[in-house]
Amino acid sequence: MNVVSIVRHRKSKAQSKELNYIPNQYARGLRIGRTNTIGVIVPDISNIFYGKLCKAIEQEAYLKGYNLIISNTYEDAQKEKKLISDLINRNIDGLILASSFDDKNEIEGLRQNDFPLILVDRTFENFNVDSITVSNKEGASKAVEFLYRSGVKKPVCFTISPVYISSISDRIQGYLGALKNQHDAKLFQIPHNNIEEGVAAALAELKHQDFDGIFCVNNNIAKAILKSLAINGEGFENIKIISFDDIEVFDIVHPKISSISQPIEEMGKKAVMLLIDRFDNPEGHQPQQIVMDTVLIER
Amino acid sequence: MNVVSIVRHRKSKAQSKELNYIPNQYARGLRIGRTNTIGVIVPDISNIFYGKLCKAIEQEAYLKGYNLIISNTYEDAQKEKKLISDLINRNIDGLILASSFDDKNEIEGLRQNDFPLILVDRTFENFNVDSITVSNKEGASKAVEFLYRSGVKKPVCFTISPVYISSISDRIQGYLGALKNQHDAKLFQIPHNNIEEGVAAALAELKHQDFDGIFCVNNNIAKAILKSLAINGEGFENIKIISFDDIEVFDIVHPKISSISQPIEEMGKKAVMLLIDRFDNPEGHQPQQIVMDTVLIER
DNA sequence: CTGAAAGCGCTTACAG
DNA sequence: CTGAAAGCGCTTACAG
Repeated sequence: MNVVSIVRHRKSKAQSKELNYIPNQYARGLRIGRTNTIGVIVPDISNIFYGKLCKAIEQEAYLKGYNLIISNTYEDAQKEKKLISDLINRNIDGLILASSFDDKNEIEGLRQNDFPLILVDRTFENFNVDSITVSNKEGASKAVEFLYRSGVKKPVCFTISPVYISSISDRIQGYLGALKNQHDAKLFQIPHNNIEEGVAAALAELKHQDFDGIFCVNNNIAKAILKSLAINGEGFENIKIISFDDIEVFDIVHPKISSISQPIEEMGKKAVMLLIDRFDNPEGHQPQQIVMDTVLIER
Repeated sequence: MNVVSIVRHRKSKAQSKELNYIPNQYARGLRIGRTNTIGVIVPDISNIFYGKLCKAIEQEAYLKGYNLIISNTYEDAQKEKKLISDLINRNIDGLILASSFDDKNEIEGLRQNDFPLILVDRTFENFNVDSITVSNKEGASKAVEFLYRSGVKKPVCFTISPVYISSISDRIQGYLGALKNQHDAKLFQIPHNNIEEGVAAALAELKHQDFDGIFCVNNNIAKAILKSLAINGEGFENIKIISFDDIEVFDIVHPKISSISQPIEEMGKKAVMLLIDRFDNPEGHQPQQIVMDTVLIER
């Protein structure tokens, strides 16, 4: 079939029996109450983690016959609110959400209305909604323990702010809990929208201080550290670095960066499966909080 | 307004005068013939270039009140055909397409039906449809000239296959045209779906051969070279490398990689503006082929 | 100026 | 078993 033939269908007795007839999905959706469209809201699709997550979601959704409407919040809660109401008024069948809200109350209404919602990457405490996350706290602990095993005595933590994001605060807790000397914690909070400058400033402050290891709360922090060190790395030759998120770059840079790898493909795939499972079985659905394991990649 | 209040609206006299009433977009679309939805089809959203392009498209579309349905083809022409017909049957108002087709005939039907279509990144010869690309040939020339200026005597070219993709073939032409010794061209074609192995094999073949510079046709090739060199870089110490696409990684790796930077944000923004311009002025629309300049970034 | 009706393209329940 | 009608939620053109 050439694409010509599928442009601007109009139903007629002849056409409805035509082999390649594809019904207008909006009319169908209006009538039937389903649109086979899934909304996806993430902070930033150009962040490699969310790019890969969306790819995984898209592949599974395509297999199951769903299209995706993808939007970015850039961590802006106001935009997130608007996007959620936009998407719902576009009659999405369900929503996969990596939320930037600081409070679960913003989406309490979705829960109360039994709107099909899957939280990914980020979740809320005491909030009985489907979610797929990784064991962030344990992953961060593993990272700090690895630093100690590698000879590090005084590890510091670089985190982005805002820190109310569940994945971030869990990683910070993991770092704090794994410290040998609990009252010697050192935490640098880097604003998420100005990472490069913030990291450079933190490194300048750290220069010649008594520390020998860095735990990075995500790949953006680690990349900014690499960039800063590439420009002015003296004094940091013996610092050991580990980062949450495993990205390709870590294979090709100096200094070597170890990482805590997340099962992104599985997370995306499971999010779609969980959602479709809920479509098929709307009554007896019990929200599940799936927590997946991370893998330490030593370099 | 809490999100509760926008869930599952149902129209009534009271509600239609309600302040925060948002009409069902599908019913509206069905009636009015517009859905304020733009389809976006790219090869792979997890490729940083397309990730950034989609981000730019999304930002501009959001400002103008449009949602995006984003899909990936993974260079699969069959999937691309299905996606195009899917999206059209979902009544998208227009399509922004980075096509993997080897032949313009696949979308000739869209053109003939005056379906609002904007080609980005990749286009077709003698095809009078709106498009936004960069001057790939000139960019590749600039790259090769830079290699010569840097002292390179014998540059080789690493390209991905399939090479019928317009941006790729234009870059190859630019490389070939800029060679001082035209009959000494050396081209390595790396299959797009197996880049790392292909690049490693090509480098193994090149080892100890008489060459001293590489022009990479895109960032994926350059990253694979970096990875290969990180594993086994001996014998390549004095090779000068330049790549199409400027990516953050190039700031933080050794060897230094210069690049030909594309104005991704502007391309995405212009694609949306061109499309909306066409919506607003469907009659007098004359297809434009916009070609943007690249910038050489020396490292 | 206001309000009821028609119709966008479908699917489902119903009548013949 | 087949075919016409109703209705999903809107907007627009029309009647009052």
